[in-house]
Amino acid sequence: MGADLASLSRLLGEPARAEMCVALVGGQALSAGELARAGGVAPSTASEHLSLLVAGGLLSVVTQGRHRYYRLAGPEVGDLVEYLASRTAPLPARGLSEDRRRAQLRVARTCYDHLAGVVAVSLAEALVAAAALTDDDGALHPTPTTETFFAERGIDLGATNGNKRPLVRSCLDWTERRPHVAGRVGAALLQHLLGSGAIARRPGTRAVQLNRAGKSYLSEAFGLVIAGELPS
Amino acid sequence: MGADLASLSRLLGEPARAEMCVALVGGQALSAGELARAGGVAPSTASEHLSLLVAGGLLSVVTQGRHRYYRLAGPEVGDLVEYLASRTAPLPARGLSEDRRRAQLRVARTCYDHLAGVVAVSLAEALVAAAALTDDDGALHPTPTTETFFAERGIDLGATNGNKRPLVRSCLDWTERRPHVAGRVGAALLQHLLGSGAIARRPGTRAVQLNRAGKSYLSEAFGLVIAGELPS
DNA sequence: AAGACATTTCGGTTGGTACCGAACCGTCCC
DNA sequence: GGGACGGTTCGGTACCAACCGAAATGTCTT
Repeated sequence: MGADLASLSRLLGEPARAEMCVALVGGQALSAGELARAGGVAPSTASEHLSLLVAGGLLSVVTQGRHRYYRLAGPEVGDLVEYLASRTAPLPARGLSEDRRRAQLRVARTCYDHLAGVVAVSLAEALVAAAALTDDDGALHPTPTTETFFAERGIDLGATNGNKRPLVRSCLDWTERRPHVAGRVGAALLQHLLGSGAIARRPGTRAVQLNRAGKSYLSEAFGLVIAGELPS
Repeated sequence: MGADLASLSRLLGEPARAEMCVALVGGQALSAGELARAGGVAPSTASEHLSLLVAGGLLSVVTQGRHRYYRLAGPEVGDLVEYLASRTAPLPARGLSEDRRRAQLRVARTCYDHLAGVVAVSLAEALVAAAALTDDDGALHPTPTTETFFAERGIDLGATNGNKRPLVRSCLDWTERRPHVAGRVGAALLQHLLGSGAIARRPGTRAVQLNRAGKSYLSEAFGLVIAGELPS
């Protein structure tokens, strides 16, 4: 990655570059043009920023036809950006549609490869209540029964990735200021919820949509009741 | 803290400022002049950097006579700097005394309020072996017996701080690439080892000195045997 | 009261870099 | 093949911020 602390931070110390990375933290790849818009900058300028980010090891590129798709170079980069973002006050919203977009993000969104937002935080609490996790003053940890708990519900924790990642990682939710679940469990949960149709990605954003079937699934599988209406 | 992700990173994206923060990560306060030398920059320039860091919420100042002592604004800042540093290759050493300084740091040093280095990593492993912690693929977690384990050895985990901090936090050691213990347990351990004279701060650095009494204490209390001679 | 010392403030120079538009290179589509 | 489109490269401008030395401020010592 970056040669030293300063060069790494310098990369994220430029508003346009930071915005681009934040836009990518959802996990999908975005084209250079989309990222230029995300950074609020001309395509030519964006191109320079992007090559810096690639050279710095934060992003990777794949060329596809006349498009070039950029994505975060790995899960650690997503962690890094989320971590930095978590120590930061969200910017004030301007405008109505912007406001609704924010509301959707606040409720449920992807955070690289796992779920974040109100739903994710509540889910983490439900898992603690069900003794599938423990909460130690804001840090989530696995229990001896964690793996069987998910196996009973047809969720394979090994399937997601190599075994080098921790089973449970606690990720501070920057909207809720409470933890949600990352690590292998977090990734497996997101995969499973997407696969079973409980939630669906909203195209073009990190926000995800929790439908009625998803609500009842969460309730019966994890004892999680989501109160109130959800923004569509 | 910083208004947004970019301004926060920008603060650490300047080599002189980054060096100053790294110098402070040991936890002690340093004077403006010392920090100027640490950053390799004229006092006047350092002063500007320091006021930026204070304005950004990373550092705090206390005036004492004709000196002004700067320190990290809080434990989270130390975490932040360590976290960034952990994703970074250490710079190559130049010169002999520099080399010895590095060796000392590699063996045992403070990392804000807990212990890091070879000794800390080995200690973490010993604690896992003693079932006082568990290691989940590189992430350390507490066990049901954690608190009694330390209580039996006269180490009070509540004494260190408010209860908002997690009991155990896993901190990736940037020299060893393996985890050591942070969080309340990490802080209590460092306090206890310093208080009992098992280790002593080396003045002017983050490195700490493990003496003979300390070795035997670690051996009998935690079953940790440190092999070989230690750099003095 | 005067001198030494630590630090900050001020003025001025400089280099880096973020930025854009225009030109250039590919790919896709008619 | 020719046009439209996405992306990068190039040239040039402008601004910011890092830097230093000198002067100013304040504290401690004698």
